Amino acid sequence: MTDEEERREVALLLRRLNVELDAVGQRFADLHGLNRTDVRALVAIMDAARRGESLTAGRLGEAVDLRSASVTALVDRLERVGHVRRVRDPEDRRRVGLQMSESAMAAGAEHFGGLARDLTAAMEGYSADELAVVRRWLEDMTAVITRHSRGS
Amino acid sequence: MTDEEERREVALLLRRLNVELDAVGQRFADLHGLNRTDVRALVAIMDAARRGESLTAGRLGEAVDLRSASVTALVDRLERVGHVRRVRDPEDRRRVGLQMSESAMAAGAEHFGGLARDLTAAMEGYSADELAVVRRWLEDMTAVITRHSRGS
DNA sequence: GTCGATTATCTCGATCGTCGAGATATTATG
DNA sequence: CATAATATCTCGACGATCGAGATAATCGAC
Repeated sequence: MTDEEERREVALLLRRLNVELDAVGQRFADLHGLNRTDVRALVAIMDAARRGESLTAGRLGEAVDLRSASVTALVDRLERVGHVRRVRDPEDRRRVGLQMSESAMAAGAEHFGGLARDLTAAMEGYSADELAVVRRWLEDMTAVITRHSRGS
Repeated sequence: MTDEEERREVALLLRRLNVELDAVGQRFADLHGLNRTDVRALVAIMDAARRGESLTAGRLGEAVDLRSASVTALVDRLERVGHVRRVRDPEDRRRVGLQMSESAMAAGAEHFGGLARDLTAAMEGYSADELAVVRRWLEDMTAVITRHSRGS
């Protein structure tokens, strides 16, 4: 196999990985009776919580790229099944903070945290040098992809 | 940084890459007035065409996980804007083959092929050994992820 | 302080994608 | 042949998203 062919195969492997990674989110959605937007929203809220922040409705809309009307409906759905709570911000009472319920947080940690744990475990066989190569490669690929995902 | 932290960071980089890769598809959708399902369908049809096959409506439904009613609507949309053509199979006249138009094929090649080209180009600086590490890592990660995307 | 502009969220009505149930047409089977 | 199985389509319903506009709270200029 030529070097060029090898590079193309690696690119294909990356694409296949991407498909499977999306399927992980889809599976979580199926298991919990949610749609993909709801899952993306929960992940965004969970990420913010891990950073010690509490997303407002508006910031959530930016994170998942939805208009305010859709965010209201989205939060209604998540609140109805008990995954999040609306908490009016006492500093600025126009704002609505979003807090994940314990159960939703636990379910998310179980599902996505479990994946993260297995991924890092699968990397234990790699030397520091090898991981450095992988990291550099990921950064390079992400840079290229980001250029394509925004302007050309 | 400990080895464990480094592994976690690499996992986070992979997740970030995944987000950007999804955004590439979203951008193609925006540019061409399509939704994400339509893009996934076009990609599936394009992949099949590259393998010399012609997807039927049913197989397309399996590829993008839609019921037959939705596939009919999907193909209606794509046909209406001239991206695909329905071609009744003369062997089995119940079946409907899907052929991509030249313009749609060109647009897809331009967008996704351009990304693939840039990705492989960005790998030119990597030695065969380094690429082998990356490839092994991708295969390992994909195996873990696939286990999570199907049964746990 | 007061009033208009700005900001954050929500309500309402409309549109579009998806689906289940069932219809239609074609092919396989006994 | 008659019947079952297969591939797609039609129809009606539902749900996610959106634009326009309403409501409520904060900010800024005076």
